[in-house]
Amino acid sequence: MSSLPIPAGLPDTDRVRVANRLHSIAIRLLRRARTVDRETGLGPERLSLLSVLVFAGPQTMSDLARTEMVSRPAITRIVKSLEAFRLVDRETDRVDRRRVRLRATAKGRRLLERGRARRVAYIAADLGGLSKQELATLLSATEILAEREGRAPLARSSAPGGPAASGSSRS
Amino acid sequence: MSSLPIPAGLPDTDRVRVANRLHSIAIRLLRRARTVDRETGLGPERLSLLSVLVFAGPQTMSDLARTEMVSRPAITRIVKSLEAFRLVDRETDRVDRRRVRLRATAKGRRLLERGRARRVAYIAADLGGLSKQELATLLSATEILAEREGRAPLARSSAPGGPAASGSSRS
DNA sequence: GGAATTTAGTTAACATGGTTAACTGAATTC
DNA sequence: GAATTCAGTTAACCATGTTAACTAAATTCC
Repeated sequence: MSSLPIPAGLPDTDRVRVANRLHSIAIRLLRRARTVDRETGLGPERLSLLSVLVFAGPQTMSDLARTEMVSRPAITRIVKSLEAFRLVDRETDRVDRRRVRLRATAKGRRLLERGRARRVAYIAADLGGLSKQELATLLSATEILAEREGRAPLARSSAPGGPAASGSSRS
Repeated sequence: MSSLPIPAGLPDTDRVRVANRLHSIAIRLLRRARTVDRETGLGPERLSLLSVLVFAGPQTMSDLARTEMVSRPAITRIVKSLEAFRLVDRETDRVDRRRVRLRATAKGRRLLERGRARRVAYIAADLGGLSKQELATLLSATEILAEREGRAPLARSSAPGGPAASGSSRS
């Protein structure tokens, strides 16, 4: 009862089972976290971008787009709003003046930390009642997943075709 | 960013560490899945709602809002668009005519399955290269999390179990 | 050296999805 | 039977994502 059946056509392997559950778990996790995010005045996307700048250091727009896995226009807009709040600032690259280097400001760092603390505390509270052993399992799991993401730039190799703009039944 | 530091002010416990990582992992996982979702013509939210109707059975608007953890107007809109595609249909409750019972249509079920299969296959492909043992750890982890969600809807102190004895658990 | 092309970023137009506030209509309370 | 509560909808607004078209800087190439 706690998990959806494996979709038809897919083999019932551990990998598929894990994927199947990870997906729905992620959806709900973020919905819950969103509740708390609102207190910071920033959504998860902006916090995520800020977080990249804080922890991975200054980046260009395109870098951010790749890292965040969204289009460049999306990054342009998010950065713009972060700039308006003085959470991020930009600096044109001296060598290649097309490039823009983004950096978190001190204010940005502070806000990020507070916001993350709130969210993480919230999710952590949600994990209350788990046994030491269960927590250890979760810890290993997140290590595996995080480690994996860092390692593989996310194999586009696994993507079936191209960005399929299949004109499905849309009106 | 595969492993962000624990936010200042929070204790460095396993729980906090897990929460911290789960959060960023979830963000990226969904972004990746979104790429594939597009092939179905439906976004994750609509697929998620459809999935509730398919696996947990018919529900009212308010039930769905609780389950999906979003406002009722949001549900109204999503349902409306699903109806337009004939993926869902509605039926007014005979007893209480304010209530609307939503149900996935056969077409809705088919589309859901294909879409889920694609997404899950994609995420699964992403898990390639993990050892048997790593997979086993992930499997246990997702079991723990999924099981936990079914148990405590958190923050939503709504009466457990919907009207239908269906046990509103999904995911 | 200068035209053509590529690259980085922006702008514009559009679609989705989420929110709150205000409204409609049915069921309950008093 | 009036007042209240409850389920759902509509409206107005904001955030985010996309693609296509544009600007400007750097590179290619003749």
